[in-house]
Amino acid sequence: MPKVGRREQILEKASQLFRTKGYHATTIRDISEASGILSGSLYAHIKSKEDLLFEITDRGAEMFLRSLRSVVMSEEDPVTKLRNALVAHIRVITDNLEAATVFFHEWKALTEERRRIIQQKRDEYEAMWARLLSEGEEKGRFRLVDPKFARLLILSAANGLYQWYHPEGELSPEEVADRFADILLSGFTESEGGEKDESR
Amino acid sequence: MPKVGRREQILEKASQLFRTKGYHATTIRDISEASGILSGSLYAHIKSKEDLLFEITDRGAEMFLRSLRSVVMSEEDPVTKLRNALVAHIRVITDNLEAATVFFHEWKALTEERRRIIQQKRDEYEAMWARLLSEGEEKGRFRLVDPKFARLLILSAANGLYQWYHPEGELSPEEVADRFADILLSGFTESEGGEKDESR
DNA sequence: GCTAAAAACAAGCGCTTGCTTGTTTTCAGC
DNA sequence: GCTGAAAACAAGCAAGCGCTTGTTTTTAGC
Repeated sequence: MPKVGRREQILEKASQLFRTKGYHATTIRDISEASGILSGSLYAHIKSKEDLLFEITDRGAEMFLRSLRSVVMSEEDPVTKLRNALVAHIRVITDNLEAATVFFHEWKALTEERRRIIQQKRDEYEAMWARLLSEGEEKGRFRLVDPKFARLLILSAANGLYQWYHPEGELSPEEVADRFADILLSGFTESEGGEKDESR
Repeated sequence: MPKVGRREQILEKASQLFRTKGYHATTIRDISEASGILSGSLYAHIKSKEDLLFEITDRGAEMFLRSLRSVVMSEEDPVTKLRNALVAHIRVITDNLEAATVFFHEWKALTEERRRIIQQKRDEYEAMWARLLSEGEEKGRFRLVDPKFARLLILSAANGLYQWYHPEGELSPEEVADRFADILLSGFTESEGGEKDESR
């Protein structure tokens, strides 16, 4: 039963399994069974189990990089830029829950060389965020006691999303991103203040 | 070579290995080697590999619960309470990096029954946070558009800590907790506002 | 210094793992 | 409907896994 897009189907099934069971707990036989073929037949499409993990995580990394680049290169106000960057980041997660989860949770299972490639892309991504924040501070729009810390907090909070977001839930990605940006920009004590882009 | 506290030593080594390699990628032989004995000898101290994982995660859960309970039961102002809760949460992570990482990252590797026990404790912990936040809102000290969302954001951000905190770094747990609370309470746009406990 | 229990060793069992090999089936292009 | 290539099958291998068993060594209490 050959089939067009078989390879993509395998990647999808592998993503789902890696997400729910983890990379090491998922066997080649699990993946092949989910794909409707025998384990040996898998190797007509892939070279190794780790290839699957790498391709999934690398695609994930590229998605984050692509979506943030377009935001960073725009000529918006820093506050709007931050908001847009958050929306972009969150959209990548909500639109690709399986791949994003594998990207965050399983990339360390890669062997040395390939892990370095992913690490490099993670660094690049964080550097873009750092630039975005420092630009906002230079223009006097952010009050960052500790820019590096702020960056880590934002990304930690945003990345946590993959652990609790359910596509069938009541919140759309945009609503999630909005609430997110509101809290981060203004905090949640009752004082007025902070800045909101009500024009959206 | 018998030794007092051998069991604790094994738990510690297992925590370190589970943290760096993950539960499934860590073998009984890895753990026994790190403990300075042969793999068979391990079973004089533990019943199974999963027992190790459960004991580590369960201890982690109990640490979080204990530390938050003492904060919740105090009679402080909600803002101070929130700050104290954050400090407590962060202290548990920074003081027990290995166990905390295993607790956050590997608990899903537990089998059904024991995973449910941990899940229950996680729920209990989150419920305490929910109560803490709703109390703050009732007393008019927080402005929470979406309390559930706020709770998820706080915990996501705080839990991310285990991925980047290094004990040998420049920030002490208290400094981390302070910066944390500042941002979450006041946001980081440049407007004044938010509430800070400068008396500390 | 004797003794019983606890701890560690030495060896290996049964099973699962990722992957390979040799063969058969399916399919597209003519 | 023939043909070559791609895909799937059937069988199984070598290695590593968690764990057990039978024996020896170490230890604490008298």
